[in-house]
Amino acid sequence: MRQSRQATAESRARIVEAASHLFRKRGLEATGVADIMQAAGLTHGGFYRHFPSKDALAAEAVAAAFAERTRVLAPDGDRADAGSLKAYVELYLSDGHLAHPETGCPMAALASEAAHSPPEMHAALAAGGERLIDLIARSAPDADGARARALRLIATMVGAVAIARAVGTSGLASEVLSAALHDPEILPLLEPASTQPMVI
Amino acid sequence: MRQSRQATAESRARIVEAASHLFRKRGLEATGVADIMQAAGLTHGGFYRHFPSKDALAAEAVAAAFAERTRVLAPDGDRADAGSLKAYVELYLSDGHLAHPETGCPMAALASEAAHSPPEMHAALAAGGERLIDLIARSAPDADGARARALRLIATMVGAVAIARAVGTSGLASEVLSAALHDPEILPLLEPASTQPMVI
DNA sequence: CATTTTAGCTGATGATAATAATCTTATTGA
DNA sequence: TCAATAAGATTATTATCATCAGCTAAAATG
Repeated sequence: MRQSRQATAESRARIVEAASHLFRKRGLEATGVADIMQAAGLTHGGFYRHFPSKDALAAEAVAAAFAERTRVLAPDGDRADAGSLKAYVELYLSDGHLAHPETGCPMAALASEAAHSPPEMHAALAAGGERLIDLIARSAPDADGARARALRLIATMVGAVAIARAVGTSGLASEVLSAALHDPEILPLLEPASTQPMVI
Repeated sequence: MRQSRQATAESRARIVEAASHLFRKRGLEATGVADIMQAAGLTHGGFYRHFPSKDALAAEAVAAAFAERTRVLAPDGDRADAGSLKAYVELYLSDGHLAHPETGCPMAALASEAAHSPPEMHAALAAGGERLIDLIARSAPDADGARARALRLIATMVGAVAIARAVGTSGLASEVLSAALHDPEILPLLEPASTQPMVI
């Protein structure tokens, strides 16, 4: 039966949120339209009233995931401050992040699988990544090379988390997170904000 | 019809090699048993004479991929020398590696998808990663922290390549490779071997 | 050489998937 | 109020896939 405009919008938002969690948790191919619809409290048949295809939803779900996470990194504006960046990095390189991909970084959860996705997915990841880089780079007091440092920070963190998840619960998983935390460009970010101005 | 012992071994090796290339090129789930058998010049039915399951083959294919690559990093022994490490890093962070995952690093190609694979795949990736870390760490003159530096090198390179492939052919792809090449722990590895002793 | 074994082929089997068609009924817009 | 619309359910449709079963003929074994 038909729903009101508001109820329809709420359904759509529920689908995007369910997809955003399930894709990160189980992967893009392993998650079916029916899984997502069930998680959203609907049946699979109604899906195509909201989205033209699974791929279109996937791109939107990734965009939503990035939006959710940049809200944490820069709660009120267009740059991260020292404290929020420190918290972001510590959370990123934590066991909690390893264990909960469904609310974690979409790049770490989907990067290698998304290499085989259609252009809309590449665009969503590029846009989300760009926004992240920009937020981090703008938080650095010295603009010189700040963007390259932000790119390295993200590459190292994404790689560390992806590797840690890929090797399962071996000692290697925590070791790679710990090694990343001791990176000479990351370590200074973790000092108390009052002691040291931000370097990245 | 039945084949000789040698022909059977050759078939098996062809299957592993085809799988090793196809999994890295198209992903684990996107590659079917029939695709692999066809690439090996066989039909899909004979697959289970060689392997108990697709997952078992996948683990073996990943192990073979690591073996092939460590042969390049340390052609004759159990450690990389300065020259081979430099070549390895430059090749790793190159457009050629981006464009040819089928012969590239299995960790970069498969990490995030392998997070949802069975334990045998985790074990194969852990063993291959461990061997890589060891080879790189042993090449450092100062053992102190060499292992952690090797872990960071791998995390940064894996992350950079995975991100670059995930965002497609945007400017971001080459930018993240270039940023990784300028990492303060990576840059020294790329100087001429005679000028500077190895630092990682 | 006779017998057993088995590699690989052809062709099920059963599961799961994405997408589409149809139907019902409530909401919209006039 | 009434006709047009569309959200969501149910039920196809069409593919694809991993795995298995049976067949054939060649190799292994004795």
